[in-house]
Amino acid sequence: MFLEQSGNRIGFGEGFKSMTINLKQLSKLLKLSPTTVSRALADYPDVSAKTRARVKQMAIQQGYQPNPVARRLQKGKTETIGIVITPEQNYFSDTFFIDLLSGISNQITRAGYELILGVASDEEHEMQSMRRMVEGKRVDGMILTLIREQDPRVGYLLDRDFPFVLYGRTRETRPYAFVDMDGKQAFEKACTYLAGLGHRRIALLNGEPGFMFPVGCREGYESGLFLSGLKLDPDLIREWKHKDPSQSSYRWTLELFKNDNPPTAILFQTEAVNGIFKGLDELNLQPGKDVALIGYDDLEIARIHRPSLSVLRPQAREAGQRVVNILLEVIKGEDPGKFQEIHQVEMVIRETSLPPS
Amino acid sequence: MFLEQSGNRIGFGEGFKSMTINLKQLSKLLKLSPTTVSRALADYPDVSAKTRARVKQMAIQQGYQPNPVARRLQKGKTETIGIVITPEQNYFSDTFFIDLLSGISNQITRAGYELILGVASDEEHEMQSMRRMVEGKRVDGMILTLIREQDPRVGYLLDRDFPFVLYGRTRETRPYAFVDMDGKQAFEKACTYLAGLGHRRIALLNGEPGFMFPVGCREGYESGLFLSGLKLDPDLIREWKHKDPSQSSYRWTLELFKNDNPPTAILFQTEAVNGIFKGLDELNLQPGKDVALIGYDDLEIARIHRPSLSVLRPQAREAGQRVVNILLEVIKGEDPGKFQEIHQVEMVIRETSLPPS
DNA sequence: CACTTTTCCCAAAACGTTTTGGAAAAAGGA
DNA sequence: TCCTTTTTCCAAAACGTTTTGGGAAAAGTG
Repeated sequence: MFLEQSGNRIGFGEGFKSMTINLKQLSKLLKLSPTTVSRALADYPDVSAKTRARVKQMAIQQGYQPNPVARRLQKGKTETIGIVITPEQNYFSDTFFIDLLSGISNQITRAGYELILGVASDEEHEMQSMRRMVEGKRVDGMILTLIREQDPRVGYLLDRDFPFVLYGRTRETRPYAFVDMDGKQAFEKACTYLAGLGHRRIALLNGEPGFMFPVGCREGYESGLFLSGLKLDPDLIREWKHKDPSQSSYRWTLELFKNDNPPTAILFQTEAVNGIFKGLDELNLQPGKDVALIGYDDLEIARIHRPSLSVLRPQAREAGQRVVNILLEVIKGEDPGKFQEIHQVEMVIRETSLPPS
Repeated sequence: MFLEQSGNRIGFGEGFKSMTINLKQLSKLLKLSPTTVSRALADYPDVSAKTRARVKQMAIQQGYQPNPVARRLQKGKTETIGIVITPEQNYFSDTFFIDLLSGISNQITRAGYELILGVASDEEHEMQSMRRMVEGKRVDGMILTLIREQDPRVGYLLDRDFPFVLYGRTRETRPYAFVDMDGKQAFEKACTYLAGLGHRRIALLNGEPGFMFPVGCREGYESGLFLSGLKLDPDLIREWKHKDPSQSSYRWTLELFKNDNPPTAILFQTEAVNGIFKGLDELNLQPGKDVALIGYDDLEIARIHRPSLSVLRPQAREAGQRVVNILLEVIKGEDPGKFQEIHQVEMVIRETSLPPS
């Protein structure tokens, strides 16, 4: 057994750490300075092609990987991006979110970055978890989801000039980067489609007020009605709650049909579908037959249910990738105001979007 | 405008970095050495109570937080824990997982650690993502979920003596740390309960073979039958697939009732409930009335559905916290074999567990 | 008072990289 | 040949902590 100059053991049976090689050891093996080895691996032009090749080969052979912690210290970057989620808002019943996360993770890994995750139990801890990441110098940038109309997180980050990208939008006059789905266009499309089929009484079972996404849904809904020459009836609009989508949407569904002149179609976020199905069942109404349905988000239940649910399908994975690419640009110093993307949403017609009976 | 010795700008309007103070600057402010300040903050006994207080006060006042990257380099620890999830196995339709994650995140934050997340599209990328974390020295320990009977990840980590904890179990003779739910006891309890109500034909719609959890479920089921004096009928056992729980469980439900002597009760994982409901509906059987149902996992649908679903309820949040606490011990060097926990699962009787009609 | 012990503090080294600022050697130009 | 330019390499500094190994002053002891 022998000791390496750096103190790292190279022997056998010494546990995990002994299997690792560092820059100094590698450079000694190559009879080069650490500087040259480092620069060779980073493809600097001031190292000859021959030695660069030699270095790279040896690095692979020895399984050398630069210690990310050391490089982060030197570079003054954490190479890490943060995201905070909150279970209360039942993020995860929605496959959209895992798709989004999948796109995010993918792109982050490709850039050699890390994704650190905070799980907050409520709005206050959400902020707290974010502050820990930002003020504790644990991340280079933040990704925000489930954005509120007035979102304190956005102000916080803008105030200290910290890089971030929203998945969604908020009410804020200062420029910031975001990737958003065109909920307005989507709901407008769905609404005019239903009106085109002959529906005259189209209801909207919208998401929780206070969040930004339902705002666009409603705009699209209203615009769709207008384009189709239909009049807006406030009685046909209801809003369910994040913390209990099924129960609240169930109650509002019953409510909608207490109307003298009940709807023949409902637009909604697919998250709320269980409550709607339950409500319709109780009213002895057949989904798709007696009431046309179009949901936003193509969850599994939409495909499995009979009749299968017509949906608006956002491309969450692609959006996640864009969010990361944009965030990396903003971290590099690009002007966030340049990055404001609104993605189109496709409509998938299945069995619940028939003409009125 | 002036430059600080360390090169850090202290001026105004200099962007984010200027708001931060480091150890050297803090020590200068206090007219102490960085050593003393560091030790004061870490509560070393060799700094007087008076100066310790003074240091701490100033640290708070200046909003000083040690740079985690620098401390990690010095300590030789990443203070980071890794987890890899795969969307294909529809992790997220299950609120159990977000509960688990919530417990994990909580405890990790409390320890001052970070949780880094990998999202892998399949089994191969799952391994790849883990190797990147381990071999790239990006984490001090790994958390593994959705464990297979033969799980290459476990062998990989054991081989290189890398700290990890399983949420679940696997077939492996070498000692390792795990936290598992007592699926066996849970299904035994549910089975004997149903038998006690008078059910004689109890079916098991089990999870995907190859994974470890269904093994325990089946053992509990068989043991429950035995304890109740019932005979095992292989025709009453079916297994659905992770990648498509609803569709496969739908098909197997229909299959079960092709039997000459069909079941009067079904045990299953709640994940599969949509398929079962759909199957029963097609067969004109009322859930709870014509067929008793008990699911494993208390998902939202279980509570919202009418009749509400009786379930076995694992305490995922608590389990997540235990997983982290154990992992921290293992990282400290404790023997993993000492930490093998099996948690009890409670049964929640609702409306779908009536006697046979 | 002289000696030992305890208390309190600090300079220097270390963690493993990347970057800075040359310097020696080789090549090119007159 | 002598001077300039290019090529190729490297020593030292830096990133911001914590730990090591004292050392000076204060307090105790006889």
